[in-house]
Amino acid sequence: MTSASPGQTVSPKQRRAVRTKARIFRAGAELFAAKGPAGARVDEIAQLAGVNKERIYAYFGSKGGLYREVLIDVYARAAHNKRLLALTEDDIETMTGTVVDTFFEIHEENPSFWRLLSWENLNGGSGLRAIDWQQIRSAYIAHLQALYTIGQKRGVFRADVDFTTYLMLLFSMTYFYFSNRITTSRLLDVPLSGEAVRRQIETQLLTITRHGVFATEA
Amino acid sequence: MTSASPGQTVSPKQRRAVRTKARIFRAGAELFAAKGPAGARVDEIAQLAGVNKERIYAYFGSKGGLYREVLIDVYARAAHNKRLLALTEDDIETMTGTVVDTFFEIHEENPSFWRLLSWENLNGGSGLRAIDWQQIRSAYIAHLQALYTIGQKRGVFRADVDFTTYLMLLFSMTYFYFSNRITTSRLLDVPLSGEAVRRQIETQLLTITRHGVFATEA
Amino acid sequence: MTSASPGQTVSPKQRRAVRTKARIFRAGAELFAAKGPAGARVDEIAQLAGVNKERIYAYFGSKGGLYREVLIDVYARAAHNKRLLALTEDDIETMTGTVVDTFFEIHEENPSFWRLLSWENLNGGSGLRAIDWQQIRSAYIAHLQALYTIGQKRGVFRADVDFTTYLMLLFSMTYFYFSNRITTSRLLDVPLSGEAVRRQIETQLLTITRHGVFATEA
Amino acid sequence: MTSASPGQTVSPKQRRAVRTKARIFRAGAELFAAKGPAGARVDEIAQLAGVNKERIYAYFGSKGGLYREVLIDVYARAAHNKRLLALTEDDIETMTGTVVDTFFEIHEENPSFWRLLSWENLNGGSGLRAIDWQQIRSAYIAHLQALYTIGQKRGVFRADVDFTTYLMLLFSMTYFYFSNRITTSRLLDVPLSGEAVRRQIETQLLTITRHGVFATEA
DNA sequence: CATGAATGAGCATTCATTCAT
DNA sequence: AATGAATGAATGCTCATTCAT
Repeated sequence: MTSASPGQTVSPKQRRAVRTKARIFRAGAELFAAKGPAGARVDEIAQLAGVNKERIYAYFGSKGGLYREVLIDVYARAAHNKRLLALTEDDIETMTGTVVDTFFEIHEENPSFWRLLSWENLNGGSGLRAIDWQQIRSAYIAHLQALYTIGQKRGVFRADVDFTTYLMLLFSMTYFYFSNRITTSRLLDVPLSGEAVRRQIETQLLTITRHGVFATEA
Repeated sequence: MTSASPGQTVSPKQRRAVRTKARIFRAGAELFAAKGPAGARVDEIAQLAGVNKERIYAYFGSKGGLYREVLIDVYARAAHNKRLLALTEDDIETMTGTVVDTFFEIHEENPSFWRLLSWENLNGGSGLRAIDWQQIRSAYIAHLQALYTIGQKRGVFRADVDFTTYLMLLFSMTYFYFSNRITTSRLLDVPLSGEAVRRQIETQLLTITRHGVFATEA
Repeated sequence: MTSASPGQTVSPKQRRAVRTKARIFRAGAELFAAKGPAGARVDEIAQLAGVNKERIYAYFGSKGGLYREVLIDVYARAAHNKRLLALTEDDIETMTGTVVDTFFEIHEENPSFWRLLSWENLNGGSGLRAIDWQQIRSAYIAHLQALYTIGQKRGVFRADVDFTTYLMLLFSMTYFYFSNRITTSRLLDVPLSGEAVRRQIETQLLTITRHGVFATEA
Repeated sequence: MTSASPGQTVSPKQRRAVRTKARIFRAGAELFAAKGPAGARVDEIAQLAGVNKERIYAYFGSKGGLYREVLIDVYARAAHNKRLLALTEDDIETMTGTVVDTFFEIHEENPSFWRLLSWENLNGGSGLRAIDWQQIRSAYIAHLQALYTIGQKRGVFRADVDFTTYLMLLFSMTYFYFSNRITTSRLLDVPLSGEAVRRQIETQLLTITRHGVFATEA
């Protein structure tokens, strides 16, 4: 507008705007994860972002709008996982271990993940609309499903266990370890945090998943 | 009055008080489960209970006090499970199925359970202090642990899988099904609610837990 | 009523009632002095009295009613001072000292006095009605006024100073010492509490009152 | 805008903010004086100021914060008195009259003064901290003290009366006249308000202060 | 007379959102 | 684009008073 040059010239104003939006986004992601969509305060987000409160409304419409974008981003980041997409038919026999390990990794690298998911589930999924989900639906899921189906046909995976159940089990094991560490640790009176404990649990969970709980399969 | 027994006469005043307190409790349990400790409104609880707001403070001290009592109650109700306590050494081979089934039952009969647990985990377990846990710590857990250990000695359960891991897996499977139904169902684009689906998933989860994911154990 | 005996028989019930009322009165006096008519809480008064809250309403009508009775009592106690009433014409030359000393005494024995007075003045005297004042109006004041007038006629007291001014000065000196100790002590950065300081100040105030501030009366 | 001077331009927004804060301050001063720190209502202050309630918290942090600023202001206004600071060694013989007259003036121009002081004394001085007092401690007090000491050395003022006592007497006379007018007037059954009465009392109080209560100093 | 439960108006404070510059 | 002031609907909690037994 003020600049006469046509094309993709980016004015300093625009550049600053992009930075401002990004800062809001990061602050929002952090605080929504920590305190939930209701507990996070707009003032707090603005302050953490070092930005004027009103900008949140200018860029995201409302607190809920920002929350929505944060949600989509977190889902998307989890969805496009290269390690899982790189699995091939040759990996079918070992894929369970890879998936579990990758899920553990995703949670560890993205500690907000289970928190945002938990809040969504508690709120009945009100944060995202149907439209949003089509964008999100993980690329790797279709890929894993294809491999699993092949595995079933080859007689590797059980025919009497659907892919949905298979994946949900892997989801739940990894998710629960992070999401319910506090209450479970208190209930069992056993420490669950820490790298060593985590690795041990992962190994044992995988053992059950592969071979079942029984010592000998008669 | 109605009772002829001397000594323990209960005045109508006391009876009303007990009812009032119970109504507050029920309303609190419902709303805390639905909206969380932060989202639930004191006015709303009072209105749902059909009770004067001030009574909440008279009986529970504060909103947090009511929340705490609700939490304890829900935990306690889950903790004292007769079906699990009734298991004997003869049931060791089938106990996994019983436990999973019982967990599913607990969640189904007590839909607030996973919600309150989720909120506690999100809030870092601030609702209950260390002291309360001793009361809560499930009686059945010690019982199951004893059976599991016997099972391990008898060569029924794997020696390389701890009871903690074993139980956490059963916890997570059942918990996750309820707590993450919404997001998972949308993510996988598969309906997860409904009696039939639920039973099917339970059966399949048990299959994996017992025999592992592989079709044949070579 | 229940008792058939005529005359002044006092039932145990009545006796208890008298005690209850007295306990409320004492608790009210203490708390009204400490926290004022607005700051004092009915619950607190009842608790301190060890009495059911409702009894306050039964015996005194309202919180304000209790406050009123407490006020009257405190005034009355200050009004009927034997030491001042015992002054005779022979004491005229020394009466100023006696009055000041007595006022100091009254304040010291009745620490609530200035506080209740202060609150009344701040509230515009809403605690007491016109009627009440006739009962209260101190007996000793008329007595002192008579002596002062005689003193003036005898040439002892100045003719150009009214009794009103004379007494108000004695009032203010003693009252202010107690009522404004805190702020004055901070303003002058000088400690004002303590027996020794108090005596010294009393002596010096009397010196001025008797002889004026100047070293020599030329 | 209106000013042509560069640099110090004040935006209309800032101007409005200053006005808003000032309005809150004035309303607070009025209502705190009238009803005390506990009796004054935040809603009422906001309404009287014609301002949104939340602005009080934005500008003063809390009701207590506003009260504190009001207190400091009232003290400060009383502390910096030009007439008293202008007194010189030549005025020593007449300074008592000037001080009393100035104190009467301060009270008359600042009817909130004794009220706020009274509340502070009743509340145990909780409104201000030690730090605040250092700012407040009157400039004129040190000045008067210096003059009084010189007066004592010159043989004008009595050696056996401390400055503290001297000033406290002048404080109390003037303060009491305003603070206890209501109860005293009722107790003595004499009207104390009104310009004429006030002047008469002032004159007579000064007479005593200068020459004592006795008609002749033998 | 005494008691404990109940009531309803009120109170300080917070917060998402909008306005004006 | 950015800022700081302003708004109004809550939000958890208190308290004088009344009711019912």
